[in-house]
Amino acid sequence: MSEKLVLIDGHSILHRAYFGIPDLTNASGLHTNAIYGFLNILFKLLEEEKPQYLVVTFDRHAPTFRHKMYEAYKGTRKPMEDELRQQIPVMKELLRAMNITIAEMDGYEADDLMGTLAKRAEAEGIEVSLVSGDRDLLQIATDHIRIRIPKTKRNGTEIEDYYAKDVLEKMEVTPEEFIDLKALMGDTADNIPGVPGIGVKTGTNIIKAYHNIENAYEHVEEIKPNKARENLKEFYDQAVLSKKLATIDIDAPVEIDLKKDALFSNPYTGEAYKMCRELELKTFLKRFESADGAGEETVEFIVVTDLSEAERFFAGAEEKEAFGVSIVPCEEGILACAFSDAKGVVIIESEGFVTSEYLKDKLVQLAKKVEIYALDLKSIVNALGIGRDNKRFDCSIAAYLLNPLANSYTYDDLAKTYLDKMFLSESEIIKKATREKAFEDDRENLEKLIANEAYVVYSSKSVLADKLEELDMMDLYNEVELPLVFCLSDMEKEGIFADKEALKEYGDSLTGRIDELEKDIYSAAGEEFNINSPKQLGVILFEKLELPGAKKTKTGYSTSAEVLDKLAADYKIVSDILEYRQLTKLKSTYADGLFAVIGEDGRIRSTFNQTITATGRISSTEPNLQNIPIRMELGRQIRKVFKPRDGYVFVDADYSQIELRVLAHMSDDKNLIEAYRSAKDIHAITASQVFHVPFDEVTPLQRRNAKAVNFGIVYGISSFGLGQDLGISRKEAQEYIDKYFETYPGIKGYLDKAVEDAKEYGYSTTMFKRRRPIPELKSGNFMQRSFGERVAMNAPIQGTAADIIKIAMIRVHDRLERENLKSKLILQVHDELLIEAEESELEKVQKILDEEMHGAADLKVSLEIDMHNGKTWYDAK
DNA sequence: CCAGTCACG
DNA sequence: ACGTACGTGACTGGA
Repeated sequence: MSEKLVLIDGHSILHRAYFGIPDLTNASGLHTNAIYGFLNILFKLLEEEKPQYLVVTFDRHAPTFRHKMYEAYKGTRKPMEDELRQQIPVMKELLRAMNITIAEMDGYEADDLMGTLAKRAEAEGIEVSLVSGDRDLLQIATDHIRIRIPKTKRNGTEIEDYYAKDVLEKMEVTPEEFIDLKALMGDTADNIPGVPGIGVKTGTNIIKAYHNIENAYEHVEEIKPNKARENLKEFYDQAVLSKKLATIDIDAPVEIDLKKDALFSNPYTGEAYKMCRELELKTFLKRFESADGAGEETVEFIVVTDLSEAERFFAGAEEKEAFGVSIVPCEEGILACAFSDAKGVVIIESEGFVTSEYLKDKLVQLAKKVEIYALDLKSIVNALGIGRDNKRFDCSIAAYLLNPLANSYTYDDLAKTYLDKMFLSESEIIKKATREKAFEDDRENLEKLIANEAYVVYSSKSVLADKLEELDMMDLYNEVELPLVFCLSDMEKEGIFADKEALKEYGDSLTGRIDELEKDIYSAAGEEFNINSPKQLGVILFEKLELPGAKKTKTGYSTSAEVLDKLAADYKIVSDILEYRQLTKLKSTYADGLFAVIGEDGRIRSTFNQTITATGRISSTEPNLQNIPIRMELGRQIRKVFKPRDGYVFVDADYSQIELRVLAHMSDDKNLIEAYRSAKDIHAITASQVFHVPFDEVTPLQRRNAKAVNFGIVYGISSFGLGQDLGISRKEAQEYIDKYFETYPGIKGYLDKAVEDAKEYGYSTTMFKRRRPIPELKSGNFMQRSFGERVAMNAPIQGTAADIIKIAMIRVHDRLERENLKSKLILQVHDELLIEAEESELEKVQKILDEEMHGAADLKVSLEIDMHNGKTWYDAK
């Protein structure tokens, strides 16, 4: 077996990847899609070829002959997109980190370097694979030089291969002749002019007959289509120039000695691993895991398991001001805890006389005296059962406020962002599913983990606090986010009762109808198939049954409700499928899904996450209690299984159109504010004003349209989106929008300013100073930028509404506690609060909700709420 | 592990 | 010319 060289055209592959792969960004806003695509192709090649030599070439722009010509014609070329340009130096750095040779030379394009290296290698008896995104290099192909062109296909990358014989087969000319063909055809992408009126067909015929342009010119009178002949005569000089431009230099003075400089060795270095982490290219991270020195940051710590030593530690600790803390909780208490301060890290473990109960008690006592810094304060508050009794700092929430777009706020993320240190992630250190498990079987690594976390939390606190101060977000942190931690902790602890039997019955009641529908669908389809598979369903509906209105998605036909709704009236199978979908959704997600998470005591405990959303809302998981059905009656019935304890009743209060009211306030639009002050049906008023009809004569349709426009405004209106929603043309939708803005000029002005400001500052801001960065506004891509503009309109509104209800939650929670009521706040659904109220406290609770929700913010319009109570959640809405 | 779908505000 | 409404999470099927 002879040796192999792989040569990669860096720019061209990056370019290809950039356009073939949807945008990817890491936490710091660096685009990574081209790098991602490049690595995909690189690893595929390495696995396939196992080369001894590897070189990646890059263009360098400098004035040589070819390059001057290139510049001269550059007019047709678009400037390289910024998002691509920024990835190039990063790509080079990563390649260097992977010990991969880079070839670039002033005055030479990548083509020239590759041509030269390929020919040299061939002369030494090395097999060459030359990888590029375009066909320019086909002229280099021989029996030993293979040109490889990767194509991004639906299922990964496919590579087209060309040896000399393949060029002849597919292009009908030899590699050498390919240069002349190009000289005739020209190439706009490469700025080669060619001869006007000669394309692939004529060009190929001419070269097949005469082999090169010089010979063709000698026989020019014989050339067939008259136009081609005349043009070749007239533009022969241009053809000669084109040939020069098209010819790849195979004798560039590249100072790379293949056998010495291009040897391919282990690319999986610690440095490359670190870069991959920084770029957040998770798919590739695994490959690098074995690398030496990957994420090597370590922290010194001492371990205490002896009771008297533990006592001594806690006695001394009470005199300190603050600790960074990381815990390993268990059922009975705390298995282990790491404390970090300026002096170092101490870990106390439960062992012998140091029981987990003891450790918990000690921690509770300590927390009363000193400030605790934590990564996830809520989990510590949950584990210790402590209240809002002392100063606390939650690093992940602080980091979330500073950048709500990061996808996680783990300790290693914080260390990287705020301390510029690389740590291994939790899952890289302990391979166990939980910390509790690791405490049993993997103690050594667990110690490393909690020591790291406590250290990072302690060290990053001041950095985070300074930044919050700098961005004027300290009030938001101290008065909203931090108190909310304790509110959410109590909500999680409390949970909500779900009647297990009732839920089971509800699920069973669905099964019969589901089976019936399934049979009907199979018989209408003429075969059994998986109705839950959009792929199979699409084929049945749009190929077998040939239903009209097929719409394509990336992977096949769209079978979304939007598409099926249009067909439901005419085809029973379609309405059956829609009903089937509805019922199976209710069964799997709600009936079965909720059933599975009911605790021993009959209560469901969701987790409320405070660091997920881009806008400042909270989210709910395992289970999600913020998307329990309500819009359709059948689904709504599920709410009947949520019941208060004996002697209690549910009180549910929701803000009425809080986002629109926030908009009225923030835009200061006199007309909209006045509309709200008149305290009538807002959508009807909008309809009346926009369509110029008396309030009492507004038709239901007009009201519906006005309501859709109101929603659209909040979402960052677009005529397309509105048209889609109302099923009208884009033009009509645009007319509605224009009329709306005429009626409410203040809103138009406000939204324009919101976008303008966000463009200037790079982020949008809520009434309470919450920020959302909007990197999309800087994008060169129209679609991305438009998205950014809509976000700039929506984020301040949705975010301010989120701030307001958080404030209301804290106040309601505090008052229930302060007034010593048994009633508890148990759920929040974005604009709605649910309280489980002790029956004798009902009136007080209603008063509290009313006062605190109204008073949460002082707007130019009043914050109205709708409030109901009932013996189930269904009845309380 | 991702895409498609659909539940909510 | 581009091809979309804003914000979430859970479940299913199929690489």
